[in-house]
Amino acid sequence: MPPVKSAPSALLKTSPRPKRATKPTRSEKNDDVKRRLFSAAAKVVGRYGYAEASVARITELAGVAQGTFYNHFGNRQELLEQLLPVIGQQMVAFIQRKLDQSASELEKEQTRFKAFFDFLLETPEFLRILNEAEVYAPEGYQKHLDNIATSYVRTLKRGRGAGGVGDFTDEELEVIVHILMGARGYLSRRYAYGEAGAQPVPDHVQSAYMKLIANGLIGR
Amino acid sequence: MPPVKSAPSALLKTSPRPKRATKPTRSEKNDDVKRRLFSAAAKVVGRYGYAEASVARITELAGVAQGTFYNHFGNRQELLEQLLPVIGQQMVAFIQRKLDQSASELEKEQTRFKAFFDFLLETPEFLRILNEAEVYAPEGYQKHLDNIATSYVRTLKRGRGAGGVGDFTDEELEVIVHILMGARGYLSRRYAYGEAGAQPVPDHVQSAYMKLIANGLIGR
Amino acid sequence: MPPVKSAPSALLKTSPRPKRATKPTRSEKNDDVKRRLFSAAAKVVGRYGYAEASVARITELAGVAQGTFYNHFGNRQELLEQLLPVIGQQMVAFIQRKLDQSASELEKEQTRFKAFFDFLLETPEFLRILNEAEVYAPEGYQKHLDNIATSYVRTLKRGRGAGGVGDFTDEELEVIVHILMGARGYLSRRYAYGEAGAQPVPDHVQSAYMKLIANGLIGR
Amino acid sequence: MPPVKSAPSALLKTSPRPKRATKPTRSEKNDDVKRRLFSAAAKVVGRYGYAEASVARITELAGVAQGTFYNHFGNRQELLEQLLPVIGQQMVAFIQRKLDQSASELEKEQTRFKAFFDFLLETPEFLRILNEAEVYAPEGYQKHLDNIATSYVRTLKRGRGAGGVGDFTDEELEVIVHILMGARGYLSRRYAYGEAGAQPVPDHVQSAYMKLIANGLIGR
DNA sequence: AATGAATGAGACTTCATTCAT
DNA sequence: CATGAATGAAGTCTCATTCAT
Repeated sequence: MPPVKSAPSALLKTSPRPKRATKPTRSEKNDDVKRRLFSAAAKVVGRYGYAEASVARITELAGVAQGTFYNHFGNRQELLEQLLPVIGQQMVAFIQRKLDQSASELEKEQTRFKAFFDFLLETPEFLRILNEAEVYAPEGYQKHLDNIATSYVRTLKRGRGAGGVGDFTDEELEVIVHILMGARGYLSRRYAYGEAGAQPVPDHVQSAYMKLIANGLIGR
Repeated sequence: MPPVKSAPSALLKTSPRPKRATKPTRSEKNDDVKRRLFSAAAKVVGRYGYAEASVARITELAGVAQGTFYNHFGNRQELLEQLLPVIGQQMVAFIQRKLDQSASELEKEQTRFKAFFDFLLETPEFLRILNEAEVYAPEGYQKHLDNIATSYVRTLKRGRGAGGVGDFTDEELEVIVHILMGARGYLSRRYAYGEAGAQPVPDHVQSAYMKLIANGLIGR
Repeated sequence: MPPVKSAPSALLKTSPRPKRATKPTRSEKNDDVKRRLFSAAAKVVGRYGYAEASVARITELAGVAQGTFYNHFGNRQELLEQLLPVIGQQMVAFIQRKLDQSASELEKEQTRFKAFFDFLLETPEFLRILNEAEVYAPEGYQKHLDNIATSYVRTLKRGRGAGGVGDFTDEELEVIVHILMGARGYLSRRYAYGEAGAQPVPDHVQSAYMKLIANGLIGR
Repeated sequence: MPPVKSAPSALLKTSPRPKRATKPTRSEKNDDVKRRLFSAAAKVVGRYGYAEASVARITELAGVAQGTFYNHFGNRQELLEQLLPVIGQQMVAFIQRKLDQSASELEKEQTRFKAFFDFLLETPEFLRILNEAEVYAPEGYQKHLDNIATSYVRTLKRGRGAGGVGDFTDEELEVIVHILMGARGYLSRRYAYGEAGAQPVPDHVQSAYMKLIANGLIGR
């Protein structure tokens, strides 16, 4: 029972086979297999859902024997739990890159919202991984939620002030963040599912969201 | 494989055995078994989740043999799909009863929000049924969403105007409704789960929600 | 998960299909399957050992599907643990029947010894079941040991006195009983294993045993 | 697949690294690894039983890679088969050392019996290795039995005569030896297993044994 | 000789569904 | 209609052994 602990970062990306003359060292090959397994799992879950993500299916797509799976992950669940947190961090990084720090708070929020759906298009498997994780990978789901909420709350706190984020207590901001995350999740379920994975969401989704953010829903 | 389709309405309520001298007719007896199965399924799913809601468990709680299940439902999934729509309608009715039609739009929205969480407390199994349905009973989930969204949108449309719901197109209102439903869902997952079922949510959840509805998040 | 508890007695005997006109009732059929499974397990263990007694093999020999096994036994181990105690009781009964109560203590002990090996010939699977149970079915082994030791000790106590069982304390008699059981076990391993199961043991095995019982090994 | 046969003698003893200046020759180093594997296997089997003695566990305790195992032993079974014969010989030597050649036959037998249980205390892994070997290492078990029986029979033959071993044919003596070995085995199973390995057996075990040896069980 | 990742057969168990009674 | 034993597909995981490095 080899524990096989290693940083779960930088997984997924289908290892761009290094272009050099030397053969891959043993440890490189090893990491490569682990990456392939992770990537295969993401694809399978993205396409068929967690329930159908059997070890047999994952290893087949990764091109290794079933037993090999257990050289890299303690059990099936262990891998499934990592899926969302790891890809979720990639999403955060993706959104971060899109952000113009000199923009207004409102513009920044708009960018974040839009970038979320752009990431969905770039990483089609994310949609299903995100939406099923609560049930099939509850620990990973919680971890992901914490990851996102923490940094989102921090961001909003920094934005408080004139022309920025309104008058909310810290506790209330945490609630708001959950509302905003919930909004993204529900909207993605309603508008982003297409034939074969994700599709762009209509413009009025964004305009509605921004109106709510800027003015609320019901006037005084 | 008899399809066994019948109106899924008025199920669940554990039939208050009518006190009268005549013995129940055959069809009434049948309905009773069907109701018991439905009710048992709701309880099992509410307590253990869809994944653990085996036919064996449901029939055991209902006090009938496994085979009996298939005299009333075509298969396991068929029952599971009905769970959310049926109980969801009960939720709608519950909220409707709480509504004071003479109140302002803002007050009415507050009542709706609060009533949602009150219903969770009254019907503890709903929390889990709602939150897992997307994955385990996607058709029922969709149906429920449509049910809710349709009437919610209608309500908001009626509320449009001075001092009421703001300037949103019809399409945008549909988006808003999904945001608001998403908010309830996420907030219930984050704040309503307690030891054994649902628990009251803290006050700042409601205050944050109402601030967002009334003023938006980020000032102009 | 049906517990399926029922008296484990009267198992094994390959149900002598009842000769009568009426069809077997449902419960009779049920018991029949359980008996067939038990009997098949005994045969498989007797021939190939516990390690090779897979559920697949047992159910195949019993002529039922693998899943059927779990309608009658909670799991594989549960059945394996019952094998030795049940057949062990049959052995006790067998030996009892051979005993002439009017004989002398020494003659009775000789009869018991001989009958043990006769039972081995009649029930060839017993040899292996007995000899592997300590490792593969430790609970059943313990139960069997207790069964045998208890009644054996009782018997010897009754035999104490002039011309009968010698001067041993109760504790010492328990030790003696374990020695005698150990002797049977070891001798069966050494002398009773044949090509295909059990074979008769040579005469000098019995004569040596009886000399030891009657006179001890080493003179004063 | 190199067969790797070599004298299994003098294994186990955790090589007291000789203190000398020269570094160990290659073959000495090899032997060291082999000894470490053997010793590790004995410990693992002694503590967890043969069934849990996976190659992974053995090599881990020995501090070598799994593959290394197969440079020293053809396969897992091959090592397991050697365990009992090798340690069994150590037991014989241990008992031999305790024996006072000038004592009476009866005293010598008492010493042998006692020394067996003393060895169990000194070498705690032996208990389990001995008692499970029949099932998991049948060839080694047979070899051990032959080793012991041969020398035991020889000893008893020498002791025949006035005041010594009684009137038994050679064949019968072999039977007696199996009875005596069986007694030790059963008694060790019943009385020597303690919390963590072997424990001393009560006095009445020895007294009962000696009474049987000296006088038999049932009077004429 | 040492390494240790890869292999793949095979074991146990669950459970939705069927169907004879 | 009710019953509940039987079915059998499918899934997870273990581990002795191999072999390229």
